[in-house]
Amino acid sequence: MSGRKIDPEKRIRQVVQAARKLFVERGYYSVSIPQIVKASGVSTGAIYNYFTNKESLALYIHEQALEEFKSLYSQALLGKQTTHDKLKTFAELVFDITENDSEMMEYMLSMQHGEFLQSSPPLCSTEPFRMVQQIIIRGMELGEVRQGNYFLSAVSYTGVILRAAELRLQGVLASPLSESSEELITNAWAAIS
Amino acid sequence: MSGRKIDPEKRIRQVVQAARKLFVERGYYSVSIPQIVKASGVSTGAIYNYFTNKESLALYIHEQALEEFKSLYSQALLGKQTTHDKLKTFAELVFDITENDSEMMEYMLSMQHGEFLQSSPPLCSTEPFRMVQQIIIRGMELGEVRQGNYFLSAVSYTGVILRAAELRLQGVLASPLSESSEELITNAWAAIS
DNA sequence: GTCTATAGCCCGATAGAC
DNA sequence: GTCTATCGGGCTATAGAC
Repeated sequence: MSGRKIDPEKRIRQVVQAARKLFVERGYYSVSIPQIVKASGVSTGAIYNYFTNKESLALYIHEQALEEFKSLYSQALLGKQTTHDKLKTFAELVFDITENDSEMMEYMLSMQHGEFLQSSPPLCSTEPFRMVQQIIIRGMELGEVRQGNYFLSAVSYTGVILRAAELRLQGVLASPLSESSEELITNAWAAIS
Repeated sequence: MSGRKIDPEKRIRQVVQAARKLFVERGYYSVSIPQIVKASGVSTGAIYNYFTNKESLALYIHEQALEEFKSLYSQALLGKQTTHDKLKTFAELVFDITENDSEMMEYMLSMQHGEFLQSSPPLCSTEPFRMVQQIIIRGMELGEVRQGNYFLSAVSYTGVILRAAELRLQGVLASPLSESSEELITNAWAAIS
């Protein structure tokens, strides 16, 4: 339909990809617009045409990453019945993203501890965490999860999984998470069952 | 001994305290030297006399925090015999610092995921983690900890504890960790025993 | 040793041609 | 819509008086 000279959506994706990579690597404040211009191949003027300023670009990236995770998790949950399997699905998704889209996982983890974007809605990052909470509440009702404070159980399960992902991204864990997946999931489940 | 006009050590402490607080609150890159000057009451010239540049100041804070944690943990470990008690001591120290010196704990957690200080020795933050690893290795030998990959067991135990501290600092966990301490320690221990 | 003042640089954001 | 050139501002680090 539109003239095929240049595709705005494609260029927005270029900017977002380049910016997210740079933000993850060096941190929000140490990344300059000129660097994003160079890395994305999109000019300053165009960037400021798409986004009102640097912060709004970061906010866009933030929301997009969150939405993508939610969508992937919802998809992966289809057909899973037991509490154990639903939580295992969470763990495996986290491990899969960590190995195959590490940039995205690093971004998810950076978002969690609020280093940048102080003006963004506080703790967006907890939305996946909320999903896990709901699963655990239901699991307690069903007697599949040990009785207790559901919040603390969610903290415990996700703590095991997310810390493994974190250490893997930092290079402390040398081998792929797929090799450790089974044992980590066993540990996380043992913490709450 | 020295003339008591001004005490350099005291002023260094002022700078370090003010800078650490600002770094934690706003992030390394968004804190300027003039802001540290204002917050600490120490002039630019004096700061650059004590530290060669902004990065070396951050490095000093980094090392000092690590040393303090190690020292506190070693102290608290005295007299603890079982693996369970040694790990519980770790957890309680983390919870105690989180509640009573939250700035310090926030700093410890920021250090962990390498947001700033890219030129610092990679993952200094893992030294407390190494101590936990050693305890777990010994615990497996003694049969107090379930057999398995000691590294993954350390990840699992500390994951539960540190994620709880993180969420508490973010305000997601509303009540003091002392109230949840027992249940969290139970969960963390269940993950590996 | 410590201060103030400022040099020199690079940033985010914009103006104006196309 | 998109570009390049540039402005005003704030930064790190230093120079030079005391």
